[in-house]
Amino acid sequence: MNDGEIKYKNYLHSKGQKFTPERQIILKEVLALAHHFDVDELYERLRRKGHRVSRATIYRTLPSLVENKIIKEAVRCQDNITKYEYIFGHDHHDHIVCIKCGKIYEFKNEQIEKLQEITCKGYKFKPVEHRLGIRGYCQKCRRG
Amino acid sequence: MNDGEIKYKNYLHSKGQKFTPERQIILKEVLALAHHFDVDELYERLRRKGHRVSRATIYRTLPSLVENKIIKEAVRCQDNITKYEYIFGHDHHDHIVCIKCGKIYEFKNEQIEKLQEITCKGYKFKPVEHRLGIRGYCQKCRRG
DNA sequence: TATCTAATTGTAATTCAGTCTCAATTGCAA
DNA sequence: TTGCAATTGAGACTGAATTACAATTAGATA
Repeated sequence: MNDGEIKYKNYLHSKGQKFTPERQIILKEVLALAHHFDVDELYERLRRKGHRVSRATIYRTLPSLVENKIIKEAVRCQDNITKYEYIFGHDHHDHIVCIKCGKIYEFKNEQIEKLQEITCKGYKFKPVEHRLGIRGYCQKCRRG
Repeated sequence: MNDGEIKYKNYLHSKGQKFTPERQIILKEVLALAHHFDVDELYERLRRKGHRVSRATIYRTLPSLVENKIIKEAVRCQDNITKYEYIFGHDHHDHIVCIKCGKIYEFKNEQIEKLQEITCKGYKFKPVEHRLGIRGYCQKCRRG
């Protein structure tokens, strides 16, 4: 078992819940995904690999992975699908999202991060996390 | 007609669209709302005032008000309803939210805004709106 | 002012992500 | 090994949001 699996198993145990094969399969795949994903993508990937985990189980498992901070809900995208994003062991980054086609750019700007810290200091506020999402039109869609 | 209505009418005109009574009614109500709202709240308010605008029309109008920067989609809330927030005539601001006591500081940092614009330019992306929320502990709560 | 036409509207049907029910199954503690 | 609460899959259900379509209308033009 890798770090993520141990973390999740302990988390489930602490809540009197079980580390089932289905949950392990889902977690494994989520940890293998480098980027954003939604329930359907995850379902199809598992299916292609021969794992028969139902959509219902995926829908039930992802929120608990969110609570365990292994993934988080990503920015709202164009269609109203909930997208998730791997965070366990990954660096923080912000998002630029196209309203029209749903394309997502990830970026990180150290100056912005720094300015946020300075702002927080001004309020004597201790930041834990932040989320910055810019929405608009990508190069292709701004023409349409 | 007030500023908002003129702005919207011009916007519609520029796209070859019409400033219909329904759109005017919706806009008027939106401008009268000081805070967050969703489609159903808006529909009920209009209904109580005797306006018979269909939900479909509201669903069709709000996105164009978003594009015209009169409102914006608010943060995703718990239930998956799309919430909107009045912005026209209000200054844009970002949020610092205390995880513990819920206190909200509003702030705006021109340098951060500028850096976002530069970042978008780098991606040839046309920003429509952005959302920055910092979560953590306020001065009082960080001690606790 | 009357005419014309593309845009718009309301209704109702449809879509579809997400949730829920329930019977069957299973992890795991004792 | 047993007992049972937690879990699963299948499929029914929910409800926000979208769409088709026929009727209506805003607004440009003459």
